[in-house]
This record gives sequence, structure tokens and C-alpha cells, in this order.
Amino acid sequence: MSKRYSAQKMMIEDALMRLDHPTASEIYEDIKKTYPNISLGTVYRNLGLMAESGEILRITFGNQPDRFDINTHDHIHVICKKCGEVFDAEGKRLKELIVEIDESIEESTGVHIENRTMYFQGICSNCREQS
Amino acid sequence: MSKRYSAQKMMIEDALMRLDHPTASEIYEDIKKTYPNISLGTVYRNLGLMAESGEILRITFGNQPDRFDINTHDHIHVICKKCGEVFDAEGKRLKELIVEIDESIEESTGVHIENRTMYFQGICSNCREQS
DNA sequence: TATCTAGTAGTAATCGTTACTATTATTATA
DNA sequence: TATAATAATAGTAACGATTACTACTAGATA
Repeated sequence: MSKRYSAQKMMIEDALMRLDHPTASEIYEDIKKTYPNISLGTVYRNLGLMAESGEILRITFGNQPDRFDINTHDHIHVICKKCGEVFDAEGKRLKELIVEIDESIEESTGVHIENRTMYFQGICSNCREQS
Repeated sequence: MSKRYSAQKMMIEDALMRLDHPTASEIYEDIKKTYPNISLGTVYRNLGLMAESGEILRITFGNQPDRFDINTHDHIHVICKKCGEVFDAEGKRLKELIVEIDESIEESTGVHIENRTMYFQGICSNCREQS
């Protein structure tokens, strides 16, 4: 029942540190460069286990493929609609606002909020300069 | 190029009014009861067109199937984790809070926010009573 | 050193959704 | 009213992300 060391899992952790909010197949393609035998299923299984244990974060952007994040710190994701880059947002004020939203929703619906899913889309400053 | 009247589209609109935040296949199954020849593809195509034209709302809940909403009024969705019911939340305060979140994110990331996706999960008062 | 079993590679299967194609039916027009 | 033009449909194939399955591999354990 004890966990075993696995070279594949280590490669996945390494890829997660090097890549920026990667998808499972981005990780797969990356590892394949140095270890062509890696299996996509192995990548998915390890990511799933890591996400479940809280070691990493699974980010779901609408109907696009899930992305994964080694930064498990509480933060919000923002995607540029043009270049696709993912930005992180955090801060005390943001956290306060979210608590207030929870309260407002609990009051009007009677639902006791336990989880929230949110991400934002817009145009990053880089892309705005190019137009 | 002009749009044509279609009995199928009317049935879909009717189902959207009767059902509560239905998925495409819930609509499909519903219509099939009275019109067994309806095609799932037709349901998807019409829902897609209606969502694109702004006639209805497409709601994406993580990796679950998309749901559709005849209520195009600006509001937030809350799902009960236990019974799956979808609740609507809205209000002036909520809208203000979201504007503030936009501002906070724009300030820290430099991304000019254009769209936001958010939904909340928790336990509704009905389900809380039963435990 | 033999055994046990977590973890893997590779592939099949699933699910929601879109794409494709031959057919049907609604509108405009002769 | 008949007919031509073409939206829209039914039915099915294809797709992309993900999970499930199975035989095999390789660390750990006794």
C-alpha cells in the first residue's frame, strides 16, 4: 500500500515546474522528447492522483482541456483571449470580495457555498499594445 | 439566407421553457416523448445557434455536459452538490462585487477583463434539512 | 533470491459534441 | 398552383479529452 518512487511521476513533476499551466498532453509531449516511451495514460493517472491529494491544482477552463498548476496557493486564473497566456491573480482584497460574494449568494439562494469555480478572460497588456 | 420556421426549433424553445437549466440530451429525451424522430444533432445545432445569437445562455459546469438557460438576464449559477439542482443568484450588490473583482484583477495582472465564468457549489437548504 | 504488488505502456472504450451527407420541407418565384 | 432554390433535418460517422483495462515491469519486502 505504500507509495513507490516512479521515474515517470518525477518527470511529470519536473514538467509541471518548467511549463506554465500545462495541459496533460503538453506535459506528455514535453516528456516524450527525452523519454519517448512515456504513456499518455500514465500522465493522466499521475496528474489525477496528484490533484486529488492536493499536491497540484486542476484548472478547468470551460470546454477546453484541463490544465494543471504546481502553485496550490489560493489564486484566480485569467486567460488572454488573444495569446492564450494564463495569468495568476491574488491578494487580500480579492479574497475579501469572494467571501462577500459567497455571503450574498447564500443569502439570496439559501445554498451554503463550499466551492467556487471562476476564471476570467480578456486581453493582456502585451496583446493590447499590438493593435 | 433568411431563417426558416422549423417545428423542431419551436419544440426546443418549448422544452427550454419547461425544463430547468437542461442539458442538450435532457431536451432531446424530453422532445422524443412526443416526437420520437427528433435528432440529437438537431438539438445541438439549434442550441448552439440560439446561444450564439444571444437568444439563450450556454452554461458550462466544469467537465459536466453544458446546460442551457432561457433566462439571458445577467445572473450567477449555484449548484447543490447533493441534489444537483441549479439555483439562480442575482442582485445589485452581487453585480457591484463582480465589477470590483474585475478591477482588482486588471490592476494586478494588466489584463483587461471582457468575460468571466463563474459558478458556485454547495448544499441547498432542502438537502441540509435532510441530515 | 523469490515473492508481492504498485506502477507502467499500450490500447480500447466512453462521453459530450461536432461534422458530414443524403433527404425533407419551407419559402420565394414563374 | 407548380416549381425551383436552399434552409434545416435525420441519421450516422468522426473527434478530442479522458478513463478503463490488461498484460507486463520493476521496486520493495521477507
